[in-house]
Amino acid sequence: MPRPRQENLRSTEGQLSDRARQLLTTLVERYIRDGEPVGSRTLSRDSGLDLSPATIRNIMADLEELGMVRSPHTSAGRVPTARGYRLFVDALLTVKPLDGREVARLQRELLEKMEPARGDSQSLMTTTSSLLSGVTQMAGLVTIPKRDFGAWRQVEFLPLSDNRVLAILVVNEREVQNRILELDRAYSQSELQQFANYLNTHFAGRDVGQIRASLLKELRNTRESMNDMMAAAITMAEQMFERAPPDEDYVLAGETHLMEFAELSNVDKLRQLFEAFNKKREILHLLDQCVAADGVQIFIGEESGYQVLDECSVVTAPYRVNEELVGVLGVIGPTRMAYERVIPIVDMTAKLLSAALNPRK
Amino acid sequence: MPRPRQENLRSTEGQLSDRARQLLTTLVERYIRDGEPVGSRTLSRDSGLDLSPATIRNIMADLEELGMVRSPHTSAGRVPTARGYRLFVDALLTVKPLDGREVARLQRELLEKMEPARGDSQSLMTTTSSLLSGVTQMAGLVTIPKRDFGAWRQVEFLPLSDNRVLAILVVNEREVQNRILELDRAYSQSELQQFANYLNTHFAGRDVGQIRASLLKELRNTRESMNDMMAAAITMAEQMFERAPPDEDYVLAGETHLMEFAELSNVDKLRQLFEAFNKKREILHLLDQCVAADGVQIFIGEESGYQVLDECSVVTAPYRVNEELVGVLGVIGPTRMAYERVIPIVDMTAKLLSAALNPRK
DNA sequence: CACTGGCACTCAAAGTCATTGAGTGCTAAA
DNA sequence: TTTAGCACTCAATGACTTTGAGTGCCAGTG
Repeated sequence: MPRPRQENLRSTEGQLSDRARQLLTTLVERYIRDGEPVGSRTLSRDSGLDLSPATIRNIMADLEELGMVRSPHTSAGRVPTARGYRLFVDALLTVKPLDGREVARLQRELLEKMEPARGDSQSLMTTTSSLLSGVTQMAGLVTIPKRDFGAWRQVEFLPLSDNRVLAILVVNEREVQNRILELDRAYSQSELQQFANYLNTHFAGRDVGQIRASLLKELRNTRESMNDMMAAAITMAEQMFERAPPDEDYVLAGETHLMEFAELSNVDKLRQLFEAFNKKREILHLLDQCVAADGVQIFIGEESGYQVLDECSVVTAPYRVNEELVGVLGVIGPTRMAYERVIPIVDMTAKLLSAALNPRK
Repeated sequence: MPRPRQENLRSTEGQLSDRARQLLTTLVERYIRDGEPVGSRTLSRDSGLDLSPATIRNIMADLEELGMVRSPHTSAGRVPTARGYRLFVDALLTVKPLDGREVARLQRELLEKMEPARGDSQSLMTTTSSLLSGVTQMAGLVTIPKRDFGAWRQVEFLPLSDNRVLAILVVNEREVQNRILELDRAYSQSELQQFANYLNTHFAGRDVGQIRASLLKELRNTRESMNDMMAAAITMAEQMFERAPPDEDYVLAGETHLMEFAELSNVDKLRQLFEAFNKKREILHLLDQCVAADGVQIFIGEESGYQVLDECSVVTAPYRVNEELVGVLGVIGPTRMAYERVIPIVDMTAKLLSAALNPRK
């Protein structure tokens, strides 16, 4: 017993008539499958609603008014807009729970490829990124955490010219980070050795994130009971954490897949997109927004707010270390992507990466 | 007094009549400038030879028979072939000696941008690559030397699980390299410390390349007079040098410029090219051939032997550290590039990079 | 001879035109 | 509310023509 048409028309997306929802769903599914505007005849045949094309045309007119679909030109079928995709993804999509075999395959592949990278999170991320791209045939993306994590292994200080010191920190099994510290005065080799010893005995084995977050503060509070050496060592450690590793900020893989999509075959658009990948700033800014939200995040087309991503969607999920969200991974592809497949893949991969990054039990 | 036509026709490139050379030169120059097939009328007007189009057509027919030019289709003008470009580049091109101002500008820019990267050759190479790309508006390329160089600063060994050891080597001011060594047995912390001390006192300040090349051998020869500790330390150093840094092999910059060239606007070609950039293998193989030859090397179109580079030319020059050729830099662009500008730029940049890499006097 | 004028010929590019077919919106009737 | 019917739109396709830049070849000329 459909409600009066007027009401449906004016109502918000959530209140769209069941018929309209059903039609939008089939439309989006068709369009994702074939990439061609979908006409009323096709919908009449395939929606399973037993409505004539004419009726469907009426409903399509409504959907168009709501900004869910649009026609590329008068005599073409309809194509989903970003808003249409959005509704589809939020409410209409039936995410296949990623059938058991596929999970297993993914898991096996990831673990296999990750194995040699164990203990070196950088290459773990590279691997994950190219895995994502391989499985989805789109561009894979993994951010490199700004926040440190992993088990403090050992630190080493090397005096440079002036008041500068090279700090080398080994984390986990075999991850080597290094940064340059600017200090208030020059320190001798043996002083630096003392600092290193002090820090190493205190911090070895502890999680770097925790050291940064709490331990340093605690120690600082007991300052009165410290000698100068300890205080200086703590200051150095602090500075070390301040200067974020100036490393790359994300690992991109399989960008070239994006060249295959008809909707991006415009060379100029493509160029802008690739330049954005190189500049990293915009993309990174977008990804930053995804760390916060737990779970899968999706930006569809213009939603992202970045013009270069106009015809792209970004599907991301954060990954965690020690129960804490530290980074994001995901894929970039055309708006017209198989969301029902991509979403669980991204979700799964984030979980697998988290598992691989977390200290072995 | 031109020699008989027959003879010219059959003769090798070197013996081409002056007229033919002259015409080929103008043709190539025109084509590089406008990117359009050059017809006999144009050549008649612009070659400065005062010949009728008809005569020129005859000569063009000869050049075509020699494989120097070809017509895209019957009623188009002529376009240089790889062989035509080759002759042009080898014999006909007048390389502007890169006027003083431009040298200065380049030099200033390079030095300016390199300054913050001093003491860290990795980022020096990244900078150089993007500088090359910026100046030429094509893709810039700098290989990362396989051979080590720079001044040994300090080494540090960290025991890992089993018989594995993490070696951290600091070179120059602040370049940190690390690799994993597989040893015959497990060594204790203090043993490793001893090894490190021994190596550091022996090698500090010396050139890593030389250590590898000669010093290790020398020490080995005096083996009888060594104690076990020294021998083990030497073995470790050797292993450290064996395992080449598994780093990236070259730094690419500004690939996106290549998307702007009409001759590469075919999306599919472009994709193949970018995939080759990612795989690195082929490109690297090509570059390897350039380290040997001192001076600027040029691969034109199909000459490279790699299908993806069919419509590209690669201009390279090796750079040196301590008088020794260690790496290559260059640019990749369309065959139709301004060689007379690019060649001296690449040459110059190689020299500047060499200068920046060499120990300060 | 080497060169040139002339001519027939070729071919890509661009424009015109008609045809097709998938699709629309609107209206009037069930 | 739904539908059949109808007039209309418009991208795509293909056949056709025109244009113009270019060629190859030939026969004539200094």
